[in-house]
Amino acid sequence: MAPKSKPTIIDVARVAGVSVTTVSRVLNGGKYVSPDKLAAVQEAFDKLDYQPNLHARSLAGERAYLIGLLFDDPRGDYLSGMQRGTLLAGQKADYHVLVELLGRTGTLAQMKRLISRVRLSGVILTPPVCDHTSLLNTLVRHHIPAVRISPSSDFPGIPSVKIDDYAAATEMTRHLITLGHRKIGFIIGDPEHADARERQRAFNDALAKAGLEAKPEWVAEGGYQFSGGLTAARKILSQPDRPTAIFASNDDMAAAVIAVADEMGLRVPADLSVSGFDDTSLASAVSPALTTIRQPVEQMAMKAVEILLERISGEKPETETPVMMGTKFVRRGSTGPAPQ
Amino acid sequence: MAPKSKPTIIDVARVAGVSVTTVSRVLNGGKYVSPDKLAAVQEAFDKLDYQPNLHARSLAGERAYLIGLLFDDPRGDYLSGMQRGTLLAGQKADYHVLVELLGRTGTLAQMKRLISRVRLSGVILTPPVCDHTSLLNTLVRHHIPAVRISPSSDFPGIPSVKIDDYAAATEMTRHLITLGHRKIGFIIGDPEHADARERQRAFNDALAKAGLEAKPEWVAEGGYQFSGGLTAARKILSQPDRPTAIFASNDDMAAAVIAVADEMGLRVPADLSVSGFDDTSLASAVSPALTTIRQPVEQMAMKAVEILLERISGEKPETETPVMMGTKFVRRGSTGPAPQ
DNA sequence: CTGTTAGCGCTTTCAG
DNA sequence: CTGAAAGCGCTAACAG
Repeated sequence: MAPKSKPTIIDVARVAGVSVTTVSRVLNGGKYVSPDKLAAVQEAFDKLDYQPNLHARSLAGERAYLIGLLFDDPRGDYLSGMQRGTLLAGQKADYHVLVELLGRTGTLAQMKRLISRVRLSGVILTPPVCDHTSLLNTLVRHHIPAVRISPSSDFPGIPSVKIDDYAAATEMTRHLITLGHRKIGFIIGDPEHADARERQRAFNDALAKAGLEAKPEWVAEGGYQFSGGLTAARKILSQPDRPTAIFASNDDMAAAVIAVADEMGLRVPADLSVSGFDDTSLASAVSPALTTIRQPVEQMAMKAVEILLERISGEKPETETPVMMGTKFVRRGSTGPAPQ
Repeated sequence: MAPKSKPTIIDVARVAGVSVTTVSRVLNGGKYVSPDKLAAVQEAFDKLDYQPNLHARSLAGERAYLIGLLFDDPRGDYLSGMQRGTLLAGQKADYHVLVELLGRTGTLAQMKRLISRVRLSGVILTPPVCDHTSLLNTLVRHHIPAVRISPSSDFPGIPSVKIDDYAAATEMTRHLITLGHRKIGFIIGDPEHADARERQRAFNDALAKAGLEAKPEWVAEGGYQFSGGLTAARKILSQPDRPTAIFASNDDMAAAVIAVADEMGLRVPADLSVSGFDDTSLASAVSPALTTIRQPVEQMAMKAVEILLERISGEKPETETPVMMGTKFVRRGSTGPAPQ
């Protein structure tokens, strides 16, 4: 039961009765290898329980079988969902995942260090680092394949995966209107992010289309945070003429709206309907549970990895247009008919 | 601005006017190197913006400057807190972190594969994989340093970091008793986990010490999940003689208690006090916010990495007893005086 | 299709 | 204290 020293490609070659080159070929797709040798090699793999050494491969070749997952701060369901997706998809393709925290400052230097220390096959960029322009440029300059998830800006040459924020927010706004609400408030996320702006634009457009007014007093900014949502909700709900529904740009802020309603003695949804966005675990943990938009975060990340692997292997023409993933409207208890 | 090919140790040696061996020595601690050469090498490092290649180091040496973070499922604040801690501490020591998902089945095989593919300097084990005995044995057999976070079982030879669940749960129970509650319910987490059992033991002991009865009808199991908490809360609160306070073993289940109270028309904390454990972000997002126990998850992970690095470098005598981290009682709105 | 042979960039004996 | 040289395990030309 001693950890007999790991078999190397040489052992496999010997056992299979072929050269290391052939073994290497099998390892890398089995092209240009005769069926019988291929079988012999695979048999040797099994027999020896062989696993190629990642570092040796990286050092010798140009690929590293390592994908980098870059975060600014992997907090919250949204980001950990991305990680799960990346891990799952990476695992399926036999890639390992290196997670790296890129601080708010010195990001570029950190990236450069990372690049020269580790040979990454490619990287997945989560928000907000996916919008760090000089970082993106560095990646391009070093020919490191990358895919961006939910980017705010355009960046030619690097594919991305996102959802249709406009359509989703339109659907939510319509839902509220359909319930009879005429006075609807809105809490913006972080206006730095394109998604936040898109959601608001959809909100405004849907209101206009229904002939409703979007009162500025009913709109506030919450920065996508619970605490910001608290402030925003208080501001909106302390108006003499307050809305009967509030659409918060994410679940955290929607939860904050509920908290404020609670402290003001407003019943949700009887007196005030509240809706969120994302469908994080918080959405169903709050009472009442939030009507929200489910974002397929995990699948987005999986898709991103898929695209990344295509880029790495050099297949497929470059997809310049972002891949759009579908969202799902989720109706729960926090929204109801407008009060009389 | 072209990505000039990265400088290697040879370049550094040439620029510094020394041999690669000397450069390597500097890289590895600078022992047995004269001050002037050391300075020259360091100057060359800066000048060339040199970064040692991880794969080459791993291949040549036995260390990999890579620590493995093993998860069963990195969901939730608790686990992502561990990741943040690991990343932060790893970063500080110039280590990179490879995150690996070890499925519920085939765990051991996955671990073995990982070990033979990647040369990990050491691994951090999060619950529940930290209790996978054969996995631990494999690690030991391969001489891979490891540290366990919040393990349930004992395992000689592998250090661990945990909190004092008993003390924390005692404090919470006393808090409830001090508020005047005499009828207190309890929701157990996953009895497979030692922490869940410890929290319950503390609860029972504290009750007994105060001369209070722990009615079996007031105790239920929630598996540490929101959904389980829902069921448990309904069971407890549907008793004809129901408790005036419920201590849930974690925040998710406590949130579920609030949800159930809500649907039954019970006001929290006026009619029912609710307390949780962990102080995840959920604790402050529900209304009312949860009185809970703050677990220093991030710090625990940082401590774990610290210990791991000591093990890797072979310093320090082996610490067999688990390192205990302090918790903090956090009073919020979900608990209040017992109703008359 | 197949094998030979250089390295990839670093650590590590082993002699000075 | 210092350096020369032998690999670590694998890939990638380059010849057959």
